[in-house]
Parts: sequence; structure tokens; C-alpha cells
Amino acid sequence: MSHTLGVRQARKQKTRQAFLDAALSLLEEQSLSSLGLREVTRAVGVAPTAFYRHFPSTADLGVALVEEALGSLHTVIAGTVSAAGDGDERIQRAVELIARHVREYPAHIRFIARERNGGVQKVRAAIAEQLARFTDEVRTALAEHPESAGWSDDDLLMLAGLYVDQMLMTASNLLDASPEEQDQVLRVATRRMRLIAVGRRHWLG
Amino acid sequence: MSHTLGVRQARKQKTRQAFLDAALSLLEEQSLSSLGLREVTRAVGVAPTAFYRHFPSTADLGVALVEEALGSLHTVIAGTVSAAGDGDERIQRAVELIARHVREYPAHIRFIARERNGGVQKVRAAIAEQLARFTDEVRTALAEHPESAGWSDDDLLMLAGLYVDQMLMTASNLLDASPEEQDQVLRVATRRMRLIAVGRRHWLG
DNA sequence: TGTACATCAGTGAACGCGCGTTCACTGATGTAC
DNA sequence: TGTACATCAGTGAACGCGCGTTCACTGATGTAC
Repeated sequence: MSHTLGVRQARKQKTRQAFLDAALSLLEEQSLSSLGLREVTRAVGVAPTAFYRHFPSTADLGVALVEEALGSLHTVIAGTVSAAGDGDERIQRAVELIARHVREYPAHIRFIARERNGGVQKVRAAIAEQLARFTDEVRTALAEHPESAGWSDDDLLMLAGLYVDQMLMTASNLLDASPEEQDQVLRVATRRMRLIAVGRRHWLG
Repeated sequence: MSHTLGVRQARKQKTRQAFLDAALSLLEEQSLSSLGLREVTRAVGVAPTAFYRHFPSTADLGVALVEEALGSLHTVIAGTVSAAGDGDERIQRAVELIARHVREYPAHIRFIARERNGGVQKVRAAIAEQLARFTDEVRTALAEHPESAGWSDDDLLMLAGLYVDQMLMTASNLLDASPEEQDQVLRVATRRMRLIAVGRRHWLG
């Protein structure tokens, strides 16, 4: 006796998703603050007024996109930090996971990198909140590592923030890189992570 | 017998600067891709058509703003890396210089942070080019340090990029922080820099 | 120093256009009995 | 199962508005003689 959504609700969700998809695609080449309501509805193929059945404004559509884009990152981040192996293997794996995620969801990454400092306050706040949550998840994962013995919670949070920022920056750099440059980006990212890991090993030590 | 600018040219430059100032101010709360030409001329107090005497489009005005905003950073960056003293003193000094620069030119920082990943390709390219130049300057300065003995140019560039990104991120975080949070931002930034410095000391070591 | 012509930063009217938002509507889906 | 009414996602016309860009212009500044 599975609870199926009513036909009406199912259709509404489908349209809503079409809005999100169309907007994300349009946002590859512009920022949210210049995205027009009519532009989105045109891309979806509905009347402009249909927009209001789903979002009060494009800013709110942006917030919904933040949830979608950063929701899919939880898994990646978790897999990154809590991976088995020693430091170097973990770094390798982290960089590979980032590269794959960028390949799979380039528009999500572009959107987050762009709007993190973008002109729409509501969206900036939503991104900041999600990233703070990520950072805390990473902190918790880091605390499990044996290397973290003797680290204060504050210092772990600092380290976690450093990692999260690096991951995001790497992802964003990948987007701007031509196929030939991508390997270079990944190699530099790996060395940055290694240098941070070295610092971690000798911190206060 | 100093060469004075003609009255006409001097006035033109003044108007041009007024455009830059007005745009920078308007851009504190929106991104370049949504900045209107009429919006800027209204703020300056001239006819919309006057805009075209100075810039072909708002994107080109953006590029001019990049020069202005990042030009003023060269001094700061140079003062940061080549400062005397041991590692810790240098870090302290660097963080102080950043904090002062953010206090003096908040709009410049906001603009660069926002448009670095913004929706206007031309401006993104201009920022990327300037930041690459910065990074190279920092690399050269780092090479002077005795701690850099045995470092390859590539690794120095990697380290320089890490520092530049940290500085920019710290500056941007300061902008978003309330007065009470600012100290916390600076303290975390300092510890991040220290951790990187520790990594540097033990790199390959 | 004075005159005649050239330059050009800024003007103001005009244009066509797409924008966001309102409103009353339609017709398929949902619900109560 | 059938009927009568309620809900509500999507419609389409209409609105007033500000946009970017064009054009011919004005009048102060610059230049040649």
C-alpha cells in the first residue's frame, strides 16, 4: 500500500524540477541577479505567470538550487575525509572524487562558486549556512583520525574550513580549465592538500 | 614646465572616475551582470548617452574597475610577503595589512571577490590575469626567503597561489563579518597561515 | 593677440522591446456523500 | 459506482515601466595661422 503522490502533486513537482533545471542551465553563463523570470519560464515552456505557483521570486528559486546543489555534495565530502588509507591515499581519493563530481554536476559547482559571493543576499546566506554545516561534518570526521589527538575543537574547525575551501576552489578551477589544463589543476590541488597535511602532522609538534 | 592636461581631457578623466566610483558603490549590493547603464549615469548625474563617451559597455567599465581594484593591491601584497622578521611575525603583519586594506577599500574587495566567479566573462578573465600576476610576484618574493632553498619553481608557485587565495578569502570573509566576528575571522586566518607555514617548513623535509 | 575653423564631451528626444506583476479564467484532479 | 462541488496548476491578456541604443545637436575647448 505505497503512498503514491496524487497526479496533480506529481505534475507540480515535475514542473518545479523543470524550473530548477532550466534555471541551472541558464545560470552557467550569467549570475542569479540578472536571471529573468520570463527567461526561465520561456526555457521551461510555460506561461510567465506559472512561475508564481512555485516560487515567490527568482531569489527563492536560487535558494532551492542551493539545497539541490549542496545536497549532492554531502556524500562526496563524507567519502573524501573518512576514506581509509594513510594521508597520501586519502588526498588522492579526495581529488579524484572532486574531479568526478565536477564532471557529473558542473552546473551545480558553477552556481555555488558564483553565488557564494554573488549579489543575492538570501542565496549567499543559504550557501554560507550549508558550507558551515559541511565544515562541521568535516571537523567531526577529522576528529576520528588518530592524527588529531591533542587537537582542540577550534583547530580542527580551522583545518576543516581550510579543506572545504580548497575543495571548492579546486572544483571551480576545474570548470575554468581547458581539458589540457585540468590535469595541471588536479596536480596543483594535490600538492596543496599535501602541504596542508604536512602542516597538520607537525602542528604544535 | 610641467605638462598639464588640457582642460577638456582633465574634465573627461574626472567624469570617467565618477563613473567608476558610482559603479563601484552600486556594485556593493548587486553583481556586474545586473548593473544597468542608466543606473550608473543616474548616479553620476549625466545623460545616459554620456556613458558611451567613456566605455563601450558596462562589461568594459568592469574591466577598468578590475585594474583599479587590483592595482591598489600590489603594494599590500609586496609588503606582506617581503616583510622582515621570522615566519610568525610575517604572518601577523600580513594579516594586519589585509585587515587595513579591507577597511580602506571594502568595495574593491567585494567587487573582486564577487566578479572573480561572476557572470561576465571579460571581467573574469581580467581578474584571473591580474591574480596570476600577483601569484607570480609572490612566488618571486618567496624565492628570496632562505626557507625556500631546494624548492622547485613549481612548488613555489603552488605555495604562492595558496597564500594569494588565502588572502583574498580572508578579505572577503572580513566583509561578511559583523564587527564582533571580525576578530575571530582574523584569528582563524592567522592560524591557517601558520599551519601552511608549518607545512612549508617540513615540506619534503 | 585675434580670428576662423575643428574637435569632441555631454545633451535630450525618440525608438522599440522585454520586463515583472495583476487579474479573472479554464479545465483537469481531488473529495464528500 | 455516480454525482456535485472544491481545489488549484497553468493560461493569456493587459498594464506601466525602465532598459539600451540611435541620432542630430550644442557649446566650450583646442589649434592653425
